[in-house]
Amino acid sequence: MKSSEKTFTAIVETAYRMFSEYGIAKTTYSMIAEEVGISKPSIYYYFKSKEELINYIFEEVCKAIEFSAFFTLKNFTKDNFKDELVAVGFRMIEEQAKDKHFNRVIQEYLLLASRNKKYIQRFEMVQQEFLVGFEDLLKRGSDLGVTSSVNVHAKAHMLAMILDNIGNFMLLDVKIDYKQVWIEAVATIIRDEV
Amino acid sequence: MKSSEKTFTAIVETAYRMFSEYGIAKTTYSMIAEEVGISKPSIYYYFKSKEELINYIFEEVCKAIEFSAFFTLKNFTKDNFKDELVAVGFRMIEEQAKDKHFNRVIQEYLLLASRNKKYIQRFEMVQQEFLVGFEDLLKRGSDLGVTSSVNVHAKAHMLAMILDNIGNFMLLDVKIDYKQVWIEAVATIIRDEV
DNA sequence: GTCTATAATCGGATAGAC
DNA sequence: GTCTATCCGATTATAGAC
Repeated sequence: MKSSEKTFTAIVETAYRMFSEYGIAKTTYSMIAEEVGISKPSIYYYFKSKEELINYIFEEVCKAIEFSAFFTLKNFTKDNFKDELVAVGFRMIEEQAKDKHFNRVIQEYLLLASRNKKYIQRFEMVQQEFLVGFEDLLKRGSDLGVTSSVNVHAKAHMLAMILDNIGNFMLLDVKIDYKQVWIEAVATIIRDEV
Repeated sequence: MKSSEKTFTAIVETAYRMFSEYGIAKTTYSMIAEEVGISKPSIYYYFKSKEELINYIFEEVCKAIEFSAFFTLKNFTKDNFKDELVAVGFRMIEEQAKDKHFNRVIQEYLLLASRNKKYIQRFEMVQQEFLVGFEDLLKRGSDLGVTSSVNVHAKAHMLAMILDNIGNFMLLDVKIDYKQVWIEAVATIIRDEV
């Protein structure tokens, strides 16, 4: 790794951490520079404005939360459907719990997106992919005969909401057994197919 | 209403709207003053620092989102249990849809709270009240024989998460039939009690 | 690539007149 | 209560040397 790449990475990682700790608006080039150990104007060599840095990290975050980063439709079979669904949910919960900055940065960008056309479209893509992904998954489940075929749409959205909001609850460090909640949610999808 | 009260109200309402539109960090006394039509230092007569203004609006927001502001346990009977649960959820959804600034301001404060001991405790109170409230409600439901008595804890948390996250989805203007999702969620609680 | 120096602007906050 | 004037520190960003 070239020295310039090292600096680039250091800037991005430090900015990400500070976006989480202090918020995007209150994170300044001075703070990042001091933490990285370079001068403030040096950052402008890599990102010609603060906005460009914000954009870059936004794209990184989006890639990390895509539905396809977690779910692979064809991994779900008649025999493993429920277990697989539970397992993937667990993996997402663990991923979120592992990186303590993750949820906060997502929320920061969610707010930014809600105010800014530039971000909102990209975020809607991710969100939509998730809803459609869950819907396809439940359709497959109903084809396989392991889930009900009624209200697939609303059920898919319900699952998406629960998984999504686990991050929100984690923000406040709410003492909940998140995995148990997910098990319960999956069970409501499977259950009425006795 | 005295003139001073009018100014006070104008400051608070303008700040609330601007916290939503631009974020708490990027809302300045200058912006508020200009919008209200007074000078910047005049605001200091009412709020001796920006932090004090932030605190005041935080308290207002907390009062508006308390469980008891929506749910009254004794309104739930054997006959109306499901309908009442659906209806109260609808009322919350409508409340959120009505005030377009509400969700954003909540998310702003959620992030603030996640970084600040001062806010986090108050928010945890609200959150906890909601979780316990739903749990009590489901216990009552199971006493009345309309809901299952298994996994009441996780089910209550699931309901809380769904209702809570509807606001999050609204932020991105996700095209979902929120009421249908809530109906589905309530149904999963009732359903297995055939 | 990284630095020093600096411009231009804006933030929160106070003093003190009316 | 509301104003004008003002302080001080911080912010984004650029110019230009090395």
